[in-house]
Amino acid sequence: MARRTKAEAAATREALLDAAEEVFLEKGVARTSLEQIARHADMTRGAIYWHFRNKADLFQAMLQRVRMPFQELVEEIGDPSLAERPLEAIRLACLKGFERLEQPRYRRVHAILIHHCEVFGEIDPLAMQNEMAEEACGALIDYCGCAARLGQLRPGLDPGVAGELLQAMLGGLFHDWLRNHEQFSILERGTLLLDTQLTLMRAAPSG
Amino acid sequence: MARRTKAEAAATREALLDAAEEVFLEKGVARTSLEQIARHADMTRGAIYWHFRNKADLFQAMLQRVRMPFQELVEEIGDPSLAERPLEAIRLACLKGFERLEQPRYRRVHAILIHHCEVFGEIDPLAMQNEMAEEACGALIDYCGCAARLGQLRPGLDPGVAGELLQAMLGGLFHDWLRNHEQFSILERGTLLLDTQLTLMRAAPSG
DNA sequence: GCTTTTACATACAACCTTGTATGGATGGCG
DNA sequence: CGCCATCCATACAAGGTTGTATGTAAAAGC
Repeated sequence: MARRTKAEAAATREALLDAAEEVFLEKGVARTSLEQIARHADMTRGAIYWHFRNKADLFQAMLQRVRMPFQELVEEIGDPSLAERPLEAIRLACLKGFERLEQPRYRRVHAILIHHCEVFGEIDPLAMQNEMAEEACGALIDYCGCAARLGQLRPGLDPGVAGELLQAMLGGLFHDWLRNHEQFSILERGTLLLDTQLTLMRAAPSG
Repeated sequence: MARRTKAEAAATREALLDAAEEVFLEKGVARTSLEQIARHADMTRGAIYWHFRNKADLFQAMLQRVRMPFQELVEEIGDPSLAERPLEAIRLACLKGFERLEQPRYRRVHAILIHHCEVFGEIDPLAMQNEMAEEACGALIDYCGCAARLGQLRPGLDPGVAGELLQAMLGGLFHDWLRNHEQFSILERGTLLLDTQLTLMRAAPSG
């Protein structure tokens, strides 16, 4: 076969990652062979072993395309007035996350990480999930602590507990939706649940 | 080898299931062979293929030992006065569930189902999780609806949303804890989060 | 324009796992 | 006490997957 140009090679690399997403999601990571991924992209295993060292390397490259830390979501909003409205910062960051998750690539890859893979090779999905969860939980607790200091949190509600409550609720919603995304829209239900929860946790407007 | 008595045969069956739990949890379902399970129980694959048809059959038998529907938890409490205090029914059922999850067998098997297996053979773990989630969510919404009719839910809080909120929060807590149970006690944090959430959702005591 | 490197396809050896077939010794039962 | 079904070990055939080695034709670089 003819050698491809640099742009074509980059395209096949992306095509391989696309194919991996689809096959991983459909059959699970463990049950899909590199042969199946290659054929789904109209390539052979040779292409995969050229672009990636092995399945674990391919998997990590796939994840690399959809990283979405909570803090970055807040920063992307770029509203400096959010420093004085931490609960609103949480709200907007979550809404931005919901919207992004509705893009097929983000949805698929997160669904694979959460529901369609086990430990294999040097890959430990649970460790990755732990990192994601702790990053989000830490940020949520920080913002709740900030809200408490500003008197925007309901009196008697511990900011640490409030943060863990939000993290658990968002995580549960996340898992449920990724399990079958056709059951409901994460943007719609997420907005509803989050707004309800924030209303419950907000301090009653003084005066 | 000598044939075992009926009691011994039943014991080896249980031993095989115990071994499966441990190896599945450690290495993931897909990456463990029947050979590894058998050796971990000081048996051979012959024993497995005698007691079970294949890996999927073994897996289902393992799950069968830890079924725990939400409704059954409520019924096991057996307090008729709970009909008038639906939010308390939710609370006690969850506490009972937390306690049961701290038993190694319940914790291990649920961790396997949620975090350490993919689709394989005729087994679809996501479908099983969906059933569990929907059963719990349905029950929670029912109890919240009952609470609303009794005036025990905060005015303006939709009982459907309240139920989904509880289900999401409990599910998120469940997933987080199963991911690494050494990080916190589900009984302690669960009690704290649940009580906080129920306090937020309860109607203010009238008069 | 020639050489080198790239971007794959193809071929091959090794391993692991599964399912089944077979064997064998004993417990249960008439 | 004799027979049969049970409970499990062992052996065997078949297939699937991985990693690597090799081939190759064109793009890149000088």
